[in-house]
Amino acid sequence: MTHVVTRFPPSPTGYLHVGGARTALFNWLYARRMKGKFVLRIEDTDTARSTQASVDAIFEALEWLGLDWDDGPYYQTRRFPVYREHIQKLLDTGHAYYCTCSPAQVEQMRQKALATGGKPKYDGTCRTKNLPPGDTAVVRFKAPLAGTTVLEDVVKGNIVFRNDELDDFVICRSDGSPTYNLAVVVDDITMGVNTIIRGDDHVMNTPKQIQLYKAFGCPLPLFGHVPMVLGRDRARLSKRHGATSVTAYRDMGFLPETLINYLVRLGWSHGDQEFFTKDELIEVFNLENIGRAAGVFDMEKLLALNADHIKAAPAARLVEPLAPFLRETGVDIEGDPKTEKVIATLKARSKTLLEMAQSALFYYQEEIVYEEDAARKVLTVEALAPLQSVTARLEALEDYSEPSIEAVFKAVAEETGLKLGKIAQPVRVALSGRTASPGIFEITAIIGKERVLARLRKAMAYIEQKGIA
RNA sequence: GGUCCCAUCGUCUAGUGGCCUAGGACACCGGCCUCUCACGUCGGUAACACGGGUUCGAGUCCCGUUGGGACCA
Repeated sequence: MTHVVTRFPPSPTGYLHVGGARTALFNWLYARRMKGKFVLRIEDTDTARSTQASVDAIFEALEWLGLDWDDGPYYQTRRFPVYREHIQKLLDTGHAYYCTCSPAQVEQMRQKALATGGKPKYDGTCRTKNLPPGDTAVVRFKAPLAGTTVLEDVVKGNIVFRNDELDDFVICRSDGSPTYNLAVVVDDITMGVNTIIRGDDHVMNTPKQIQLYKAFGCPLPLFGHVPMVLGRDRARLSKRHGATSVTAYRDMGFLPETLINYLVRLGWSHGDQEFFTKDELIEVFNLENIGRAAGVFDMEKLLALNADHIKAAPAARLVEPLAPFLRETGVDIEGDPKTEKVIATLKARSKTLLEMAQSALFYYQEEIVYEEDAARKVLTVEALAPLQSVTARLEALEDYSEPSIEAVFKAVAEETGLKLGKIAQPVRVALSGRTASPGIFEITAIIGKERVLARLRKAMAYIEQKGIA
């Protein structure tokens, strides 16, 4: 195989879900790794369920993940002439025939076969009749009656199917439309796809497809069937397990590199390594290390991985993805010079960008609202003295920088004989409204002298008022 | 019902006959660090589904059982 061509063929009947994204990812990574091509094909022949909105949603999700394609998007609904041509080719070479058996007759055959303990399948009534085309005729593939069809799967190993289990399946409906297996095979052949990595729910289609390749006289592609993604209860992942669409994870504050890392590790491994960048994956991804067993999608681990990727990302890289979450709360960080510093203080304490935005709020708010417990426990009369001292010293500070701010706190500790915690906590609540925040010196520095002094004074006033009441 | 696939800690997994008294990660529990919360760090609990073979030796190979899942109907 000189030039690898992989593909991703979603049906535009909904959003891109994480299982589909994983399939796309495997194909994309393999193409990139092998310096091959990645083809995108929209399988929209189910016109009743396909929508343009879904097509757009799929593009959006792929773009967000950074899975770019080299060829396409192709749309199956625009390729009917190609299918017709190939169906005719099969007819011409004796690999297919017209069949006029009605659905009712076919159903009867199945019942009969079932009743006598046989397999429910088409009995080949029209196989040798050499029927001409007709309005009600379908085209059936003339499948081998005996022997076996072998699927040499790169992830599952060899799988053998007995040909007498399979029947002469329909490749063209009476309205002229191609069936799924025919369209897929024709597409993959004509698009030059030679590596097919897909979910193992397609295993049972594969022998039929292999027979079609052989009938067309085309070399078989490399097949790799990857296991499904399951929900907590080990049932196929679905909405009732929580969010399944890729963009929903974006909206919850996950980084695209997290999802890529997580999805690829769910069913593939590289020794003990857990953390991967996209570039690293392109370096080391392979088909040999794809596992055979289905895996459970675990939100906890996804969160932990996201925390790792947030931690690893440079603050500047996070400004743009964080912005929408802050805007959601009414904060516009567009062009705000302190945002990178803010992010730097929050990187190690955020599992998602949403959480980071919530933690960042106090940096930007004009009015600090105290959390009830925090105010009650920390903003007490005992806190008044250290608060006053900190305020006075900060106000007198010429060089308002983190090191000198730290010196101020140390001096207050010395002066009052209080532990740093007794000083830092009241200041923390005064500045952030909460008992938990980034380091007291850094937030004091970032918020800025003027606003810090205002918040400190407000806190002291609050305590005094509370003392009177 | 038929055909096919799968089976290591709760979860993701390493393991390709001796390196396994089974390793890593998440989660959980405890210590340390510490201005809070985190981060970090150190340690702990926890698995080869079951039964037969093959072999000097089996998590690793074979068969069966059980249990999951997929597809078709």
